[in-house]
Amino acid sequence: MPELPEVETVRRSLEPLLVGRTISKVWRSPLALRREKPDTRLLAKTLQGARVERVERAGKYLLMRTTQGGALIHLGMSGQLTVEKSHTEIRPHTHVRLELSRGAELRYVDPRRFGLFRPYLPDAVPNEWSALGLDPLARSFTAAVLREQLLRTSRAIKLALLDQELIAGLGNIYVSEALFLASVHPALPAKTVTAAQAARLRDAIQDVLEQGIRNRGTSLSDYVDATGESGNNQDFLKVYGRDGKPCVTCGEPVRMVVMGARSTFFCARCQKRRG
DNA sequence: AGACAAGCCTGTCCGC
DNA sequence: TGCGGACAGGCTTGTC
Repeated sequence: MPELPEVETVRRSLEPLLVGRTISKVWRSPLALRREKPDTRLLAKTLQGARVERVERAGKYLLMRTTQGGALIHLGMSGQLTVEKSHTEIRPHTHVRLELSRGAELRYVDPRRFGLFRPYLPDAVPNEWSALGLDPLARSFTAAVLREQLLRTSRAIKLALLDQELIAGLGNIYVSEALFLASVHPALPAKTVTAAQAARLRDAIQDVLEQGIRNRGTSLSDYVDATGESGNNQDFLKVYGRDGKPCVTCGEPVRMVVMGARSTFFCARCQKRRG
């Protein structure tokens, strides 16, 4: 379940393996990702013979910039982007292979195909990239700006925080963690958030994301970085997946409710609708 | 066997 | 009636 910390960990581990390298060969499976048919010609045009210049991240998206354009990449929920030796076994559900020099290749594997690997031409910035909301790690992500965004919607705050057009990068795991850390009830209507709650939430969001990055991501099922390594952050989660177990603060059993068809974990004693 | 997990898109419905 | 926002449903496969 790659969220911002996992995607950032992939970016950091990918960058030294890719930047400056030239892509000699491009292969794409015939299977569609996120309802998009593969465009092998465009992929070859933007990647084959190109040199990788940068790997950027915004929210949960990666942008691999090359001398001929590049690719917009999203890991969906089961996507893996790894650099491996060319002679190693090709795993099932491999959708993209980019041959690099020195017998290595970049592979994109995604069993559930919720992800995205879309080539783009130079100067054609993908729509998804520009539609993203606030960057929660930026200096400009202040309590006031966060509150301003939240006041615009009547949805429960948990659902609002998952909206990538409001804040880019939070997913189901880190949202539960941030709300717990900020002592805010997930069902609180976003438009009623107080200045004090917004201030706690701002800090909590940054704390959980930065901790996630320090621990190299949360590996609950299949998440790995570009070298195939799992993360450690699953050992530090305070509420997510701890249904029925005692709250680390007060001992009350952690509760699970379904919001927006997704499980939400919280402590009914520590997380209040008021204040 | 069937429910479930997840992110994001799309189609539909609701209220102003 | 029109509009935007909210929300349910669909996609997908491995795992329990």
